[in-house]
Amino acid sequence: MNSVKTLRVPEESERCCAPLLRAALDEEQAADMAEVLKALADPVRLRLVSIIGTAESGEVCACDLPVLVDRTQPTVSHHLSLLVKAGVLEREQRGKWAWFRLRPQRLAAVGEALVDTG
Amino acid sequence: MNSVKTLRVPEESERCCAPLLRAALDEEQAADMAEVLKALADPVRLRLVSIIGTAESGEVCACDLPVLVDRTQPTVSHHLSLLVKAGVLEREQRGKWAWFRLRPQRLAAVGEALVDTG
DNA sequence: TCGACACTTCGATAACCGTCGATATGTTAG
DNA sequence: CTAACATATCGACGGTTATCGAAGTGTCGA
Repeated sequence: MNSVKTLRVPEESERCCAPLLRAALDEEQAADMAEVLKALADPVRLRLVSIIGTAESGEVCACDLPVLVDRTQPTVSHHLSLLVKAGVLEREQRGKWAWFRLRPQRLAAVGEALVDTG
Repeated sequence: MNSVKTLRVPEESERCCAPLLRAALDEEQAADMAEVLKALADPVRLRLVSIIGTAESGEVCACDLPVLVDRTQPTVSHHLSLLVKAGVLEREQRGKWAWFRLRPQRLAAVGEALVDTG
């Protein structure tokens, strides 16, 4: 029988964060998790995530954000790109505007890694 | 009737983190949450939390930690004091040794703030 | 009282980060 | 093509942080 092994490729959301309280994290696991937490550990970025994640339509135009978080456009752009790089947001270019939406898997993954007590 | 209003004092674990995805965080909520996340967003501190939080006995002597995370004793002491200050660990002095244990409410609070999607 | 030990605090250093103004890139309308 | 606009990138500045060795503090046993 030609059984083909179905390789389960872990999704990004699964790869990012081993549970904190099941076994002592090794250096690599700790570094991976710290990377995502660092992306979230800033008040402006938290507000951006919160604004985008609670938007009625599920997405927000970058053009609206500087006034909402009271920072200049380059600063907001910088924070958004960090959040995209960390997998927390995704970016879509539409015409001259950039739209951002939440990638909820990432938040869920890191949240559960913190809560999961075996 | 002399009705006395029972004031519900929020516990520390409740105060720390408003849910990210129920309504847009204001500046103060974002700052509070960022403070706890900053305390966790470092690989050495994550390993310390993980080591202490998974210890059989529920507590770990500071004396054992420098070798476990491969940092000098002053550096470990610094990280531990940040974690205590953030409410993630608690410290108890016993004789000349300092013992640390997890305060699980804090991790739970921040984890749930990330996961809670209303 | 003294010495050994556990830990904290201090001071210094190098790296990193948030922020901004200026500039570059890219898109659309005319 | 050009002007206008949205966004990204650059370069700089000031503040923060992780790290270490050295020195200080507190505790215990002899």
